Amino acid sequence: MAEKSVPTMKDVAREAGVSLGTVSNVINGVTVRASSRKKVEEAIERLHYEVNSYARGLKISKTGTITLIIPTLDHPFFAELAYEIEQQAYQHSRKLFLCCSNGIAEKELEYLSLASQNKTDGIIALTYSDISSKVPAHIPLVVFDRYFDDHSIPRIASDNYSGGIMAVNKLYELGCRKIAFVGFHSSFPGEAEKRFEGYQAACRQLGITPMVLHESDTVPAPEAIRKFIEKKIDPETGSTQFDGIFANTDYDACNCRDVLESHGIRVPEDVQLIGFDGTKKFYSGEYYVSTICQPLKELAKKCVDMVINESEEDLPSLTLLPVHYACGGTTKDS
Amino acid sequence: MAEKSVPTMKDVAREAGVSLGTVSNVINGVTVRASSRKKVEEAIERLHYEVNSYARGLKISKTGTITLIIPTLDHPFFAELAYEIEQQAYQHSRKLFLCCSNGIAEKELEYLSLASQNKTDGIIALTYSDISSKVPAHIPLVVFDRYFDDHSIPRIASDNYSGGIMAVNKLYELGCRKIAFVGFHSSFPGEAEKRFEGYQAACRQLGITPMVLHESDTVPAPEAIRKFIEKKIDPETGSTQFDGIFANTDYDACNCRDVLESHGIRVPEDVQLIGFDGTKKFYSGEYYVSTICQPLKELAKKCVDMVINESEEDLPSLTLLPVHYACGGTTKDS
DNA sequence: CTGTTAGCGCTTTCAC
DNA sequence: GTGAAAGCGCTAACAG
Repeated sequence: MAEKSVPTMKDVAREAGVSLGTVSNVINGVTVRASSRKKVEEAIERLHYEVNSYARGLKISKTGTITLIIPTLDHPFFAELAYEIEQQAYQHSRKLFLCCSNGIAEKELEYLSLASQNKTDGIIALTYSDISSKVPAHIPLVVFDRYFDDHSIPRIASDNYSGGIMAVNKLYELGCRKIAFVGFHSSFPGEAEKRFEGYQAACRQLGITPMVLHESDTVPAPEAIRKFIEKKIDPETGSTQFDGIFANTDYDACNCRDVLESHGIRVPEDVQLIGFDGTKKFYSGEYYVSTICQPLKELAKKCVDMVINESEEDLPSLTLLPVHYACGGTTKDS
Repeated sequence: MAEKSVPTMKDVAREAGVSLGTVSNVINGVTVRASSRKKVEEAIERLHYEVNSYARGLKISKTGTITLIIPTLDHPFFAELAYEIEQQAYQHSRKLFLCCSNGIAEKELEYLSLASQNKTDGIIALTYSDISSKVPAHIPLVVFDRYFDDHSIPRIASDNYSGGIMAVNKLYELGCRKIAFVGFHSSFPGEAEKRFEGYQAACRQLGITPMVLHESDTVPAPEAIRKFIEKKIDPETGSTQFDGIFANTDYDACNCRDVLESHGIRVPEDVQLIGFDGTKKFYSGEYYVSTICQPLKELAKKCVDMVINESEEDLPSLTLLPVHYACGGTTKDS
């Protein structure tokens, strides 16, 4: 056998002694006489033929790809979400283009343009800018956790509002009466803001006076948290003005714990702490802190299902998935 | 403007009043009269034209994609490596197909077949089985950290052997005289085995008697580590037979620390501990443990550079990148 | 420098 | 059921 380049359908047809169209039919599961099917299948086997999805994609203008635009994989939440989305895409026989934008608007746009050139079948976006107007109308888009001006774009998120309420109620249930909120907000509006709203609503209902750190995410979180907490420590007694903290993310919660412990304040004995996300330690699988868990797998599944939308239904403009509480040692239910 | 589908090069040519070939030329940077270039560029702008990379890919049989086959993103080392590889791919104007195989051989093969159908320009593989014979000869393959039977396949890894030596020497330098090794080996041979060899070599040179846990990775690591360590604790005095541990991974090191601390043995006061990988806590960016760091970014860069191999050189069959030590609080140099 | 043209490998009518 | 043929959007050769 001479130096053969990769075989095409034509080679298979010749080898099997049938026509091009017949080969195509067996590959695409169209009814074909059993004897022809057999001949073709054998020829495919012999030649190690594989369809060229670029040729097919050009012809049918479907590529079997999904594009995920995500800031980074450097945070376990993003990494796990990306992982779950890949697994879902695989389940649906789609290949996944991974695009890490670092949250930079220009990169987001460039990735978008690439996705469009590559005729991707759908885009799942976690972006920091409103890309909705930049996405070609014919390509399905699903966004995670963000608001866009164009409210017709399907949005998927955790039920952050309920999560905020849940956290406060849990702290209350565990004996906290002075519950602070610690968090940061992005300039670009996202669903996560609802956590703070949930906190406020729960405080109102429980008759708790809010005590809040809620600055822009452009300030360095660890320092801001340190200052906030230190201001609330009585220099005489060393006791704090709060006995519970609901932190907007596990990241913030971890920072809170570090600051508290560095001042000899015990968690959870003196102050109980609940974060948000459900981030786990890589080596033990334990939660870093007590937390409101986002349903990562379900979120991923929804993203993929909706961007594929095999049922061709009209998609809801907002899909909120339920969260749940998990103890991670920073509350007294441990 | 009526309901137009996405514009093609032909539309641009018509709009600009030039021929198809000319449009192609301006897009591909071939010299073109300035006036024509201008007309074409304007037409492109007006029509929002974007090249169809599937058509181009079919024509030139290059897709501008790289495929990464990796077990999971559920471990920070893999997640970060994937991230860095994506960033490198982007730098080189390549799109990245992400494939998470979960370390399952059949999935690895299926992804390989998909990659081949998709005419990907190169494959970077972190696999648990020897896929080398299954990769079409014409598509470049680079493997990370694994041996394959086919030794002509370029392999990239950290200099694990030196890392092992480095760890032992560091522990020695910090006062340890009885240094244990804790690790697990896969049935499929990888570069990481060299860490153990480095440990042995260093012990030999320093006159240290090896004390080793080195079982198959099919046993549950936390339990095996617990048993190993407990057997080495004097039930009377509570002291250990070792004063230093070199763990094969940060994961193992974290488990060691948990076991030690649960027995009231202090790290690093009583026992010093060095892991391997350079894994960091997501919220503070600190190392989990003192560790030998793999140069993730450089590894990623090498993988991408080599799989693209723009210089068309013959590739070295093994590329080892230097590691370095970093203190992470489990050694006395903190 | 520019226009014309022949495919890249595949799917899909359309006659047979 | 099957074969022939057109053409998806693009590039690259070729003539002019």
